[in-house]
Amino acid sequence: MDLSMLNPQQRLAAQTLEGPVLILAGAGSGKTRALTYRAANLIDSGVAPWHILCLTFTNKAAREMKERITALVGDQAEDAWISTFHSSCARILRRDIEKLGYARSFAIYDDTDQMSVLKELLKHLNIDEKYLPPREISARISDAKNKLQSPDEWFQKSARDYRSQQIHDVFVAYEKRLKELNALDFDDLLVRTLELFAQHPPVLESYRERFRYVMVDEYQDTNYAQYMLVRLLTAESGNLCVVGDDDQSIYAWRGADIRNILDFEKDYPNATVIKLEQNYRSAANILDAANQVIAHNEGRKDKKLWTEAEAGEPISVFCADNERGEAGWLVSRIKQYHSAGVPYNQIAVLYRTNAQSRVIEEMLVSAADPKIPYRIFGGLRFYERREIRDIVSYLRVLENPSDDMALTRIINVPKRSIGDSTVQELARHAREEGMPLYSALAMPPESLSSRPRKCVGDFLNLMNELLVLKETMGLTDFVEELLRRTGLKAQYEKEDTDEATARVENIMEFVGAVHEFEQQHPGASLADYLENISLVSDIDALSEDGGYVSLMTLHSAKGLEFDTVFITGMEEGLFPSGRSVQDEEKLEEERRLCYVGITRARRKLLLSRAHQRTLYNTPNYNPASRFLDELPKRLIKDESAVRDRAFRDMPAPVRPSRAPVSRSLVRPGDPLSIPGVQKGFSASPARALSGTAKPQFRAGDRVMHRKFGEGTVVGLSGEGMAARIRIDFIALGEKEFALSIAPIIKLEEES
DNA sequence: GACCATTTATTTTTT
DNA sequence: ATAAATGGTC
Repeated sequence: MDLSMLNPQQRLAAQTLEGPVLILAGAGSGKTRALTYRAANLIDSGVAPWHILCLTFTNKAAREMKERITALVGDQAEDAWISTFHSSCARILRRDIEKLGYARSFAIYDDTDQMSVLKELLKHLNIDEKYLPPREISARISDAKNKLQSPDEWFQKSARDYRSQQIHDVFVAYEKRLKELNALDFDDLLVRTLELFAQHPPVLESYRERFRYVMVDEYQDTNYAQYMLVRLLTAESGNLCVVGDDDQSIYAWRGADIRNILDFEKDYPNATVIKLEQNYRSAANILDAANQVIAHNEGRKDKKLWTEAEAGEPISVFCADNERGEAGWLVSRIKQYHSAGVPYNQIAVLYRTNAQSRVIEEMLVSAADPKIPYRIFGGLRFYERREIRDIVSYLRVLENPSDDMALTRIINVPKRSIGDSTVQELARHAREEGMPLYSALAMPPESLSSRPRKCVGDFLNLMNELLVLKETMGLTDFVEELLRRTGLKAQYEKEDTDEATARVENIMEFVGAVHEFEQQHPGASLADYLENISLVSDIDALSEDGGYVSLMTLHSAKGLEFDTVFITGMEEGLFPSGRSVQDEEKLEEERRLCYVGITRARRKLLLSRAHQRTLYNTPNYNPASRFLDELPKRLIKDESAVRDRAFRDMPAPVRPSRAPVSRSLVRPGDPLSIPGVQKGFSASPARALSGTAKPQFRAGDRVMHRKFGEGTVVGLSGEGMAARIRIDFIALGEKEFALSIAPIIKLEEES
């Protein structure tokens, strides 16, 4: 194996094949390279590929690793298992889950499904949703499962009060119900696999024999169940190689236990520890900034990232008036970088919460000359859309007839006169007879009157026809036939609204996705496809060659890198989130998240915030994020207007035109407002400012020009009569005017 | 049983 | 502000 492409530490990692190995890999230190070479080296040294198991958190990481190993050793890499924890477990369970009393066609429930199950149970248990929100219960259940606790064990460790007792009862009912539905939630994939191993030692033994070499990526994000899984599998061979970075642990809220990586050397006393500390990704300024920020955390593993790279550009910091101004600035800078030669796919916009993407998207959409192609990852996921969930529910019922949740969803979609009362009656009957709802369709209760009985019969016939077709047709053809026979598509086609058109488009996109899946996985079954859509997220579809700007949360950005990275919403209460500021541990996790964000950037990093941000329809005035203060000033270029400095130690100026209490930004009677200039907007004239010398335009402001139309202020220069303003017009691009004569008015939307 | 109007909850991050 | 859920009416 030619390891000359590796630095000494990476080479050591690739050459240490036996025993436990801990690779502490700082951001951008080439850990994927080290891992792939190690896998290739294993194969090269005579280890059969099918003895190798690589576990990752995202499909993208798995795919990338598979591709890179294939590039080194060729197609034999196909025989290694390189996949996510969840997919690997699903694969193991598809084989042997019958030993646990489930059918192999089990469904995988996402949290929407989970929530419906919980709501249903609460209703039956007569518990008020306001007293015990399903959200909270699901969080508790997930916590318990991540720690491999049974409902009883969970209760023993809880407050053991009445409320916990009720949660316990729901938990028990939930487990029972899921089994009836022949469904597993995400956490179950791990839990049941471990259960299978615990109850059926020969199964565990066979996997131990098979996976003689196990590697785990992003080890800092493993929870207790994942830790146990890995531990069980490697207990005999001892060949476990984990890679991680305690500074990038950002999933504690989801059960990840940072101790897994911190205590690795205690768990595996003879472990070889290798540190990758040279960063190959970022310019020195960026790395410097990242190091400074993360240095504020305590209890870290000792490590110091260094680089041979040049200092590079300063880190830009910008403070806008509000989130629209922030997005406007963002858009103008994206245009600027793009025209300077940075391809769109090398630009990422990161934010703390998905909700922040909306305004950014609006501004990107309104940008013209050139238009900016973009893609939003996460957020409203494609498969969450109603019309898509409907199709998927049909498919799920056809695959797993026990799936009452899916069946209830589609039994009357499109409308076929099977109303709520009929469904309730069927469900009650099914419950009494202890059978799935689907069986109740064929054996309806005596009490059901003739008309609904007929409708149910028709529906059952339809489903039975589809069941036959499913076995005989190709996947894509089958889905198209299903859409035809059920009338799912026709339902929207006959409706002439924008919404319906969008739904039809989504349905067609879905068919396209099925087709693509079928191409990539010839001979794939419906079950394979359903598993794919349950376990694959849209971030997995991020491609290197797509010509678009990527918008995503900081969490989704983990493991990715871009030339130019924007981190928006650098405000206290947002990032770090308001829920973390009380708690030192949570705060440190936010800081690690910030570290992750900063280290995504190769060449240029830009941070922005807004004085005023409207979140959930309430205006907020957040001070600058403490993480901004933690950056060394020498690395920073503040691009804000002088009075808008991004740091909180410089107080925000008093704004006569802004009334923090007022919901409308410009009140009636405000000296600056001219009522009725344009419907839906308040306007203030450019000049005619009474006495006060306060300039009223700031970069990011939206303005209307008498001749050129709407635009965004991108810059101001000069003072007094010599003041000039630079505006990026939606229709015409950038133009500059003397402020004193420009026929422009400021636009402010009224809420 | 279907449809419309009103009310209500949602707001961190996700495999 | 928005979308989903609920409730009342035809």
